[in-house]
Amino acid sequence: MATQRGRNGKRNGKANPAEDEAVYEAILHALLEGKLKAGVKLAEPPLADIFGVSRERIRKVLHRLGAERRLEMIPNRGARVPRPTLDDVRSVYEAHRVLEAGVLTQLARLVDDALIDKLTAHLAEERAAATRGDRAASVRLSGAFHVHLVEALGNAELTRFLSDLLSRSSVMVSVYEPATDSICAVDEHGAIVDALRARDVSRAIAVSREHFLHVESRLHLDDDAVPANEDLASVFGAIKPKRRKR
Amino acid sequence: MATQRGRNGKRNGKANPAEDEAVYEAILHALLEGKLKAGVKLAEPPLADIFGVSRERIRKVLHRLGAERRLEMIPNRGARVPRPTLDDVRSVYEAHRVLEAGVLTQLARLVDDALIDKLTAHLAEERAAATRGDRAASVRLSGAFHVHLVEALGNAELTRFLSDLLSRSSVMVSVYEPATDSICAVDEHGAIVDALRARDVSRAIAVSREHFLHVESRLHLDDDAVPANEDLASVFGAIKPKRRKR
DNA sequence: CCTCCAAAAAATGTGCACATTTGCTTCGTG
DNA sequence: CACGAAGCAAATGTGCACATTTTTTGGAGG
Repeated sequence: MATQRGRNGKRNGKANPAEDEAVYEAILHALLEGKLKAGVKLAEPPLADIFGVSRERIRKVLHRLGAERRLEMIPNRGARVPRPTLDDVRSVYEAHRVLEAGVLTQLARLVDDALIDKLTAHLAEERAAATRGDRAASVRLSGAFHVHLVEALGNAELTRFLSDLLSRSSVMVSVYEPATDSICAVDEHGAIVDALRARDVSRAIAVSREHFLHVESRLHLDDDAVPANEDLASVFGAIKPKRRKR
Repeated sequence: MATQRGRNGKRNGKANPAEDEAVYEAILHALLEGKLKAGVKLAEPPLADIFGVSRERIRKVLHRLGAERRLEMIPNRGARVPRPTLDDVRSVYEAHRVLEAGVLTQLARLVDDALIDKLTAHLAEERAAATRGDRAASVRLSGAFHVHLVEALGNAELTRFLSDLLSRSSVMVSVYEPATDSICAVDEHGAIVDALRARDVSRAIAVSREHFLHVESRLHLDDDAVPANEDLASVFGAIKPKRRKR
């Protein structure tokens, strides 16, 4: 009885990669949605309880997120949602801006009608979302525009880096972005496409640069929007109601 | 008695982050040096034996390297040194080329005498290494030149990305780069500095582009240079001769 | 001699029982 | 009442014992 195993209905050494992935996705999603506020502590025991999995499962996911720099891991002190400084945010936006300058430079050699058509169609989607006031869709499509640009190069390394920057900025936006007025102006995206259509690289770069500087200028610290750590269970509420305490 | 602990002299739950780091560094170093050939299987038990640490220690390091895409992890089948295709290599070089175009565009606004002086001094080092025929130093300094460029922007995200690309290409070089003739020609680096000195962005970008295309054109598959997996113990030979078998 | 299949051997994956460390509360003293 | 030290509760880190999966081995049959 010392080594009692096989608690309740669960089997032991059974490999279940899908379960890892589910927990990873759940936490990442909460992070990207901005449900997990900056500075919140993510302790292993409560998370294991909430998701109904073993603590090492949680531990592995947490360390993975730490390796991706999505969580701040401190030895012997666990995981916290990082609290980016304004400089950190500027750094991400600037990186995006610099990268896109390079992308556009290269794109000038590859641009064809098919690409222009694709981007034009995307602009229509963006405008539709803006017109109907769908903020969530606008944010998503706004990011997708830049992804389309880099994807046109067909370079996996660059696409990965940009996606990483984008997801990182989307988290930061929840702290630093003014919730009132919105995302990338569609017109500025349109101006980039116009310049590409005219095969005018330097204009495309200039427009892109102005576009980013415009977005960056709107950033500001939103102190009151940090109500600190709320209950973890409510954040992951509808995921897996295994057992609750109290 | 069922739970016997504290085997031989070793302490159990003792935290020892330095040991993790040492193993990580050792394997990463072997990878960067090209001592671990593409396709080699990295099994946990032999590595644990070689480094004299527990298997989970090795396991953690292996998974971390997998998350960084330095090793190829296959569920239930362990870790292998990735076998990059020629397209993979081209992708890394192209990403570097595109990124540097963006970096130079931005750098044009920031370039000052101090930077020019720094780069000029670096060029002198490169020339010295080339003159004295020190190939190892030449490779290292050649990479450092590009790091200096991106570091001048003072953007941590961009610096990290470039460093990542550089370390990745240095691994690939061991498979695809002609060992006979060498690295970035110093003159091409000099031409970039000249263009920067003249504040001529488009020339700097053009030179940089040519520079990379030149390097990329020299890539070719070196089939015979893949003698497959040799003994792991010899690769990590002088690290930690704990115990040997056979 | 080759192919296919079963059984054994080896390697990977996971829960668990601790050891260790951290954080917090409480109590005593100036 | 402030301050610090000791003790206690909770969280993190690690080795180990299996369960599961993959790979190798060894024959039997064509």
